[in-house]
Amino acid sequence: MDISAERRYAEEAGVVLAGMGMPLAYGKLLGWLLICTPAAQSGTEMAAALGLSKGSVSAGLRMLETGGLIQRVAMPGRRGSFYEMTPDAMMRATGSEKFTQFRELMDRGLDLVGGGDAPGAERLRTTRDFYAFIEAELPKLIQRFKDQQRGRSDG
Amino acid sequence: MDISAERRYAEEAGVVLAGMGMPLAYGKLLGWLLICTPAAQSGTEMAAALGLSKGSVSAGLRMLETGGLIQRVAMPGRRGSFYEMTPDAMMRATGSEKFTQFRELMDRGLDLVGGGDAPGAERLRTTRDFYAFIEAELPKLIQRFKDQQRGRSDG
DNA sequence: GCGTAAGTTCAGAACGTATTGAACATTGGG
DNA sequence: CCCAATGTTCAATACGTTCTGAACTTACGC
Repeated sequence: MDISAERRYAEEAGVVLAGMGMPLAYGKLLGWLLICTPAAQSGTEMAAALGLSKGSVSAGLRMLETGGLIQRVAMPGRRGSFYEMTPDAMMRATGSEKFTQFRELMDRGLDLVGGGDAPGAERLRTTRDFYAFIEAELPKLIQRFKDQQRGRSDG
Repeated sequence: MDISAERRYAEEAGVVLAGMGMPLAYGKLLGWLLICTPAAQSGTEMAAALGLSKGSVSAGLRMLETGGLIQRVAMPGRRGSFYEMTPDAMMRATGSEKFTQFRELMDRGLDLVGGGDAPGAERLRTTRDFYAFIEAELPKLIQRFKDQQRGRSDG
């Protein structure tokens, strides 16, 4: 085949990730690191595998590393830096900060209209309460998942 | 003052919403509908209040209505259409579809590498399990919030 | 420590998308 | 019914962002 199934998967992942606000090229990198063998690859390898410029790859890897989605990994005796997905990469992409941001926006709105008892403040109050609820519960949910995972691998 | 606090709030909300992928103008509309008095407004009123073109307002209101974030409301004896926020507007913006989309992407990846037991499939399996977990639990969480809300307003 | 492979930076090209504004359609009170 | 107010459509434009490619810097195996 001309284009490997792995490459096609990475491209597809790129589209999905791009739909969530990530630049297409960076999404491709992440998609590639989800399924590539070996799991750790250098920038040059990824540029070749995905047909991306060195510039894109450099910027993308830095961004993904900063965001904690990928990590450098030692490859003694080989030139350059190698990267692999962090185990909890995609768990960071829950967007929980968004909920906080929303809740804060609602709080500011309530300030503006004069508190939750002001006329017409139900809109803001309900919404604020909802986001505050999610903001508090989502971390617990994630913790529950982690606990149950640990339970499995322990057995 | 030159620009009302309400208008400034709407602009601010626009920026926040724009950060989540919504066009700025549409975010402003939604922000305005969060704090305006009266709660229901016509497109013309909003265009004037926010300094937006009729074109933007028309497109924005249609999009927000389609997405279920705002709804038309009857205003007998007055020209044009009036809109207000839906009570559960912002609860729809949890982005739960994203989790499904992710989970599906992981499933396709697992297909590709030959199932969860294939070498190097831990990346995909853990991630898939996580998103499947959230996908299942988030609706329950939202339901819990609704129940507890109903409990309050009943009392 | 040399030479080359690897990675970084950055200016500009290419691209897409939001927004406007003007022409057009619709609607409902008088 | 009429016409002014309201809303819609769409072409043009302005805008920001991504991506590339070439020049440059860094680093490491030999």
